[in-house]
Amino acid sequence: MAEITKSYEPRDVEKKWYAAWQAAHAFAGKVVPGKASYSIVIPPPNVTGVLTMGHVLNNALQDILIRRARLEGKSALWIPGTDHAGIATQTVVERELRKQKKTRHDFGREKFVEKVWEWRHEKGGIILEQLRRLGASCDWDRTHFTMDPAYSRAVLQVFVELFNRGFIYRGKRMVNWCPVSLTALSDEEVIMKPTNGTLYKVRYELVDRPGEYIQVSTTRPETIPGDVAIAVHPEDPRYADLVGKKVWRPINRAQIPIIADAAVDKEFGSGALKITPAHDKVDYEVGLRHKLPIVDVLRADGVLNELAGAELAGLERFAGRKKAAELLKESGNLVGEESYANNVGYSERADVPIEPRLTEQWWLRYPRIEEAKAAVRDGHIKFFPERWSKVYLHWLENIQDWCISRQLWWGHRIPVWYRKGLDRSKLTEADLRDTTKVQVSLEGPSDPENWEQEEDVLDTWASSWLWPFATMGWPNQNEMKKAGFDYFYPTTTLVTGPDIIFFWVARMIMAGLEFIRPGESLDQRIPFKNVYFTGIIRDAQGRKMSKSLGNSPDPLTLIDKYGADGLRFGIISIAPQGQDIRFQEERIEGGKNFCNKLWNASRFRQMSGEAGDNSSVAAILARLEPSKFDADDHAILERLIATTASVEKAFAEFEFSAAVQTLYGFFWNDFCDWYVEVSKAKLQSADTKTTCLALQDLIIRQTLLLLHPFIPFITEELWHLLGFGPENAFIEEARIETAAELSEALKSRGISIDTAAASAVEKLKTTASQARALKAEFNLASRRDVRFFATASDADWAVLDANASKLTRMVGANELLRKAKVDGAPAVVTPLGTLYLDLASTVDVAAEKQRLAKELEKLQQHIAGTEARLANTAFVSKAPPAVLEGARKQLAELQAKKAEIERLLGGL
RNA sequence: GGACGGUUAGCUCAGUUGGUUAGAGCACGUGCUUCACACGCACGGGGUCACUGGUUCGAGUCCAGUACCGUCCACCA
Repeated sequence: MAEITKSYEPRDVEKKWYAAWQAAHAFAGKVVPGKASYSIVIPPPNVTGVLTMGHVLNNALQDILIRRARLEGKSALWIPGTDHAGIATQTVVERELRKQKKTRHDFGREKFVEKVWEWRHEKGGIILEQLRRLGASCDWDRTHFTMDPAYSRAVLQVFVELFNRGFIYRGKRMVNWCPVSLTALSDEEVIMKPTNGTLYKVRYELVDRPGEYIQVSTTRPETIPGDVAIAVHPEDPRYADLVGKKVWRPINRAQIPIIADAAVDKEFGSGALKITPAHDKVDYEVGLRHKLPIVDVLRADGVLNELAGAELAGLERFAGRKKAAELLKESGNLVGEESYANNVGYSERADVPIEPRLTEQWWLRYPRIEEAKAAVRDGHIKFFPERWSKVYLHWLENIQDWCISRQLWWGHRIPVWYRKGLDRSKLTEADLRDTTKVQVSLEGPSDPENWEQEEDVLDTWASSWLWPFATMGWPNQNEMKKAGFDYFYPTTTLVTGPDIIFFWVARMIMAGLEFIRPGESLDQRIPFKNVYFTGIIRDAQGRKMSKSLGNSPDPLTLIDKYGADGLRFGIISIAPQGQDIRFQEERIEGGKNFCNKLWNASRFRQMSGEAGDNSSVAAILARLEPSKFDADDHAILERLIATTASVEKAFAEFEFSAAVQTLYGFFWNDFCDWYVEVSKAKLQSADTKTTCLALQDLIIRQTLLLLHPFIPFITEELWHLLGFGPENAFIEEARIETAAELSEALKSRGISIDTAAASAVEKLKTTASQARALKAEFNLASRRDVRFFATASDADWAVLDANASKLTRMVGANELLRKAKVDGAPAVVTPLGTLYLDLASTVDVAAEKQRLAKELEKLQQHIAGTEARLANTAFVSKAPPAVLEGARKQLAELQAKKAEIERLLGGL
């Protein structure tokens, strides 16, 4: 077996094992009848994406779940893939073209889409490569892309089905228009941002009462040429006599009516509102109610058109705003202006204010809304943390139809064909169903020359909402069989961010319920059983990580620096369930240090003696002699079982950082700092050596299995270096013992854990600490030839004596002697009697007195508190007996200690 | 305007159903090349648990309210 090096160097180890795993197709998700399945679909990253810290957290968590499932003996499947990300990808490629001074229109639709495909073949795999660096154990043979031919067919089939089922319609409506991306957006893609603007107070002159005005406030004076009315509240006495009259529109002068509509807030500003149906959602509705004309003064790209009038036409919308304000000022119609903060909707992708715009779009009325609510409300799908279910339900309560068409070229082109020559703007609902006018189908019309296909593509989310089943061959029966659909669907757990509850999670649930296993129960149709929502990773100042702030560390740099395992361990350790995470590189460093500790403890084991048969728990147990056990052996086994149990509990509750912290404490403190240290004495004796080494093997084996999901590379390496499995098998082919199984295995070997041992070891630890502190007090910390005396009861001395060699070694002493009485030596009162430091020179009595007096004072405070509690009759009569007894016992111990210190003081 | 999170050591966070003297990591101080590890070991300093009331024998933990920070939802021009 290879020798373990002095420090852990992740780079080569990670490379080696990932290559081996891939070569063996070790992550293939296989249908194994009789075995439980565990499946996850990756939230497909944008094909344009590069790995961020968010991805690291998210995918590390999925990998942890999947690897743990394998160790638990389940057949695990993790499906990877990428999302074609319509707007994002198209934008990236257009930006490239712009460098060559070209636009997509220079190429035309077909050629441009080809260009995007070229780009995707070249660059689209980067993020998946990076996930491999992280150690993600995806079934790469099942990598999917939302624009793969089969996936695309699924997307289009769903469109056709939903159209046939009456959920999809086409209509002219107000949409959120992005003047940069030149497409409609769904409500979810609009980000409301507080924005500082100006509120302009503008007066409109009454046509039949020259010199009299009605005043309105607006933040958008450039839309005034689009005004078609002024509205007031029907019950507003100030304007009652004006309704029905006309005013002059102050820019692009024309007469417009004053109308009454309840949508107006009497309290806001002057209580009068300008109505611009083409450029505001509320105004549009008011316009519909009053049959007002629609005057659209903006081009698609946000530039004012000729309807805005000669002065404004050709100006970009913000320049137009300024110009409009100037025009109003010149004409004397600008009554005032004040700075004003309000919420403005921004395009998520392009980060510019969106324009409400009236356009023809395709809409989806969501199916299965009530079932989707029930699935979560009634616990068929469990959210972790649970509180997100409220957000989910609230959205579904107020759900609006989904605008699914996008005016892009990159995406799934909507499978609708219009008869050539048809006026699409006049299509009725009946026309859409008339196959002589419109065809909605997968194949398209049989006489394509007479038809034109819809130019729009589908919203990206209208493809990713099928991800949990379209990646498993749906709707093709043969492909589904091959993929093991019956076995792996519904998936077990979805790991994602709460920011896409609406975009993705809710929609997947509705899609699954609508399309999968019709007629079956909810549990059969839902796409996943658990949803784990991660926190958001922030920088040390608590800001979101973003490209523009440049505060996002590069995960690959971190992997180079600390190893993938170190990065994983570090990030998980600071990511408690559902809380946002403040990133600190020190924690990643801590992860690396832990790996090094694990490495060196294993190295120490290897250097300590011959390797025994490590091939199974039974083989290791066969090597140890329970009769040689001392308290430390019992205690560490008790800790091992407790740790195994608490990791089990943590997984059941999705408390990953708790699991990591438990393992850290167990391995570093209980095992390395104590057990390995006491082992050093045990290893000196042939009598205890074999058992001690076997026990170390047992503990390291179990620890590697417990840690493997978190830090897969180093555990795989050590698993082989220490011979826990055959050369040609991976650690994941082993099964992890549960706490119960481990206890059972020990029992069958005749080992029943002495639960009292743990408290004896705790006393020894405290005693050792106090002895070392006493040495430090007298500047002897580095001396190893110190002598200690002890005055102790027979029982305490028995413990000290039995552990004397360990204790002296740990404390750095050459002798521990029992004495009936010791005078004039510095002392500490330990749980195992009083220890005295034998000083060759005389003791500084004054200093020693002061030290003891200080301790006595602390003790007295504590005693006073406990006495007061016990003197309280209410406490004594009402507290449960266990608490009461605990307090009394504590008081007795404190008083004994106090008496001992007083005795020591008296002797000085 | 509504909903949800957070406030515990210098920093980042744990703290299970209320019960001994509130923990960890990092940082800090001191001492250590002790035959696994200086990516380490030992010892130590450091907290009015945001604030105000309440319930209780007992509150970091439960209840009410306040303040501040953050997130999401909502068409107020």
